[in-house]
Amino acid sequence: MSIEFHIEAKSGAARAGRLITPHGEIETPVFMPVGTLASVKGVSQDILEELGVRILLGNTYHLYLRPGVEQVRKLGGLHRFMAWPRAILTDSGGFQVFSLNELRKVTEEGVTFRSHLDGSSHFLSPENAMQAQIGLGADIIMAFDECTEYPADSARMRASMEMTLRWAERSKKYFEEHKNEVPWNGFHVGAAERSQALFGIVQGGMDLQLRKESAERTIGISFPGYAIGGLSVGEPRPLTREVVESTIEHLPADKPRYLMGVGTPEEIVAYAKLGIDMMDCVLPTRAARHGLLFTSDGKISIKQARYAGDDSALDPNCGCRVCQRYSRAYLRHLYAANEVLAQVLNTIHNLSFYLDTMRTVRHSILLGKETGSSCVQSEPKP
RNA sequence: GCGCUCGUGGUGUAAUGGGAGCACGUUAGCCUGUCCAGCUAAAAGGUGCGGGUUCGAGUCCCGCCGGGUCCA
Repeated sequence: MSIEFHIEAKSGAARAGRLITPHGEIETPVFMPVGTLASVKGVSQDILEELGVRILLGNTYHLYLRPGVEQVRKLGGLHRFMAWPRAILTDSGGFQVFSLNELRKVTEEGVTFRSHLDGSSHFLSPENAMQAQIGLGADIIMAFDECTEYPADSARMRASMEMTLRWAERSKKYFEEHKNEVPWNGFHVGAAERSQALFGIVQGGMDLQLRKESAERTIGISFPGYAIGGLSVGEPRPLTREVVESTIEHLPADKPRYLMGVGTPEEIVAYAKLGIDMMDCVLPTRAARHGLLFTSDGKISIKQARYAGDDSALDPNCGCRVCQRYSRAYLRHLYAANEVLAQVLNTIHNLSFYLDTMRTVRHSILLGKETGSSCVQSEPKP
């Protein structure tokens, strides 16, 4: 068994669990920082460890283009290459097919696309997406899916969902046939360490009936975990929640549930309460680099002139190394001066805030409390 | 002192005699499986000053003021 998942406590629909991977245990619900190019932009791996990050995201599409899967494989796999001893999940590249849509051509066989780096032509299919992810060696890898665009009509949503299901079967078939191949030349690691788990992805657009069907048929293929994809693609927030809430009901209770690409601090708390176990989002890291910081008192745009003389801590209720040491005035100065340190510190804080938020939710589930987090409010105080 | 040259938003600059634009900066907003130190928007000049030519002048002419520079 490549991974194990144990549920330790429940509170309403929410679960506190433990995900056991070849690279360590992960307490859920968990937020997974995004490190697309084998790097969480702005922060080093030792700081991520210090923050308590147990699992990171990597991206097959980006690593495939640069530095190349073969290069990473020769260097001992993604963990060794990026010097990250804990767990990694790689996204299959399905979402990039969606988000880079001007350059793509989707067929039953797979996707032909042009590199955003140099315009060169490439082909990604369920089979070679699996091959790439086996080569990278993440603990959890994702089926190659098609992220349905929004809005889409019902015919389009169904056709897209059906193709994702066929691609899921092909992904699993290829994975089962090749997962035991020793991928890393010259580096001798145990079979346990290189064993991987392949997760399926539920699609179906915003249609609840299609979501149900997608969930049931994806479960029919059988995966050790299930993701909800195709959300946060431009739809109204209440609709996102409605689809998640509805889809969760059709997912097995004893398998990890991963909601892809979500969300704000308020949203990750809400989804954890609905029974989501894993989430990832670029928001904390990207927003940090753009000067948007999340605090116990709501959002702060640190670039605003009002903070130029503010000597107080960024978030007085936050215990992170940034809030313990630096003032808002200093953080604002660093941002205005375009100092790299601004991105570093802002990212550390936002990740710390997200991780703390999830820890608080987990704690409250273990205590059986209905309310998840006292440190998150929906709006900043006036 | 003679000659030449240049004076345009905060800064740096652009505009065959015909709607004063761009960049940076400033201010605000956005960011949800990262093409992201990204994107959007707003405020900000009536062109050093005064006259003239012209239907029309940042642009041409004259004078003044200020900067640069060559010569002596």
